[in-house]
Order: sequence, then C-alpha cells, then structure tokens
Amino acid sequence: MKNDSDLFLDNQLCFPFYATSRLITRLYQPLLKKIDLTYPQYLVMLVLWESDSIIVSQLGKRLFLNSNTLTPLLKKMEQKGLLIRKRSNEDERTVIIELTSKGQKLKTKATGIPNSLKEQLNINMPMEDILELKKSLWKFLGNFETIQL
Amino acid sequence: MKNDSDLFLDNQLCFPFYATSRLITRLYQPLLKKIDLTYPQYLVMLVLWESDSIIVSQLGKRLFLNSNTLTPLLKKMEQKGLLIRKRSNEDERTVIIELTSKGQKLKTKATGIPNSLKEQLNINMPMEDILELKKSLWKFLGNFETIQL
DNA sequence: CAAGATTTAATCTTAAACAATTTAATACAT
DNA sequence: ATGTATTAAATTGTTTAAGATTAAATCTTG
Repeated sequence: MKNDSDLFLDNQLCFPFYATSRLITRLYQPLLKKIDLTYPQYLVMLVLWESDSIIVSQLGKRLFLNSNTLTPLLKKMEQKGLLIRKRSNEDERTVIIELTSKGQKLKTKATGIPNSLKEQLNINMPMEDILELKKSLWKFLGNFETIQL
Repeated sequence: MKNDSDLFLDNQLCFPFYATSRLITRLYQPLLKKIDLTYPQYLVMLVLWESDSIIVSQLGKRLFLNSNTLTPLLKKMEQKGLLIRKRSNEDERTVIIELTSKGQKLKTKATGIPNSLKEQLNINMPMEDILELKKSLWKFLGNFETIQL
C-alpha cells in the first residue's frame, strides 16, 4: 500500500492545484489593481454582483471561507465604500452585506477582466510555467494509479 | 466577445483551483501538525527528500515561489533543525539548502501521510464541499465555451 | 579592465488564510 | 422559564504570498 514514490512532489495531485491557483492569482493582480481590488476581494464582488445582498455565513459557504478570513476582508471593502455591513433585525447574530452604488458601478469597469486575463495569459505567463503545469495535470489525467492528494 | 455571464463566479475556472487548493491544505493541516510542518514547509521537504541539497533559486523554480516567500520559510525550517543554509563558494550570490540528519529522519514519519490524507478526505471533508467542487470541475470539463480563467 | 547590466537572495510592507478562542444571540430540552 | 447547547461573527496569533525595493556578487561588453 505505502510506496516510497508516494512522497515525490510530482505524484502529489495537491501541488498542481496549489501552484496553478497562485499563478492565476498573480496574473489577476495587475488587472485588479486598476480597479483597486485584490483577488479574494474580487471574488466577493463577483458574488455580490450576482445577488446584491447576502449574509456573511452564506458568502462563506459560497467561497469556502470562514469569518476569521471574511470579517477583516469585508471591513476593508466597507472602508473603500464598496459595501455596507449591518446586523440583521430578525437574527442579531447574522451580518448582512449590501452592495453600495459605488460597488454596483464597479461592475462596469470589471467586465473586461476575464478577456484581459486570457491575453495576459499569453503575454505575461512564462511559457515554461504553463508547460510545467500542463504536464502535471496531464500526468494525473493519464495515470490515476499514482495520484496522491 | 464580452458577455455579462463572464463575471459569474461559477464561470471562473480560477475559482475551483483556488478553493480546491485551500480545502486540500486544510485537510493536510492536522496530519502535518503531527510532524510539526506546515503545508508549504512539507512541499520543501518533498523536494529535499528527493535531492538532499538544492539552491534557493532552483527550489523556487520547482515550487513557483520567490525568495520573498522562501527566505523566511527556510529560516524557520533552519531554526527547527530540518536543514541548513549556506552561501556557495563558487557563486557567493547563491544559497545552498542542505537536509540535516533530522530532516532526513522525518521522511520515515511522513511516509504514511498520502494514505492518511485519502482517509481524511472521506472522514473529515464535508461531502457537500466535495460535491460542490466536483460540480465545478465537471462543468468546465463538459463545457469549455464559458470558461473564464 | 572598468562601467553598466544582470542575477540572487534578503528586506519591507500589505493582505490573506486559518486554527483556536471569545462573545453574543438564539434554539431547545427538561 | 431557565439552564444548556448551538450558531454567527469577531478576535488573536502565526504563517504564507507577493509586489517593490535593496544589496551584493557576477557577467558582459566595449
């Protein structure tokens, strides 16, 4: 069952997920800087642009994040004027997040981002990095026997 | 070209990578705590267990990390006695990382981790989270038209 | 060989992540 | 109804992640 090769970095399925996630975030960074958002902040905005208003726990379920991450993040976004936080009247434990008009308007500026990113991917992503990751992912698609999460 | 649905969270390929990566790291955490490692520290150990000695820049290429992340990480691991850092004689700019015997020995304790993780996955990962991610990944495998990185 | 460019790691700063704990509100069981 | 459990968010402390800059060594090129 246990195998020495289980500990090879290239046999860890977790690693391409970890590395790809960070590389994509890096690509986003210059684009998001133009609208003064970080990547996790952008994810919050994506949710709010869909729903306008949501309680923290539901937002957390959507993004797989807890209040220990979300609370400081949302406070920062409130300071920027993108949203407001208020306790619910029905249940004082819950906090409702509401998009402000400034937050609404930001959506217009954001519409070009997905396409810009695709261009970024070709221009600024080092080709060796892409190949490395494609190789990793391909390996796992081609050979499930050695997968280690 | 631009489409309103481009900004739907569920159309972002980046998100399942980001979320899966964090969920896997969370699963690792209790297992790695037993051998006093964090997930990125574990990745460094995986590389060192393969090569015993490596310079920082090469390690960075392997893990897609720069010195601004690696230097503090490696210093912490040096304090734990897992490795030593020393300047190369041939090129004083480069820093060589070498596994200590303590670092070597840790490998034995780590051999069970990949299998333990698979059990963790079944026991401790909330099934709804897994289903959510499977749905996301499936969506992208099934429909490349709407992919937004 | 000397000036400028490049490489390598370290430093500084800001922002996420997340475990563990705390605080407050609500649900619930006897 | 009251004490106990549960839930929601916030707080605290530690570790990553990464942009921007710095400092030192090495390479390059005239």
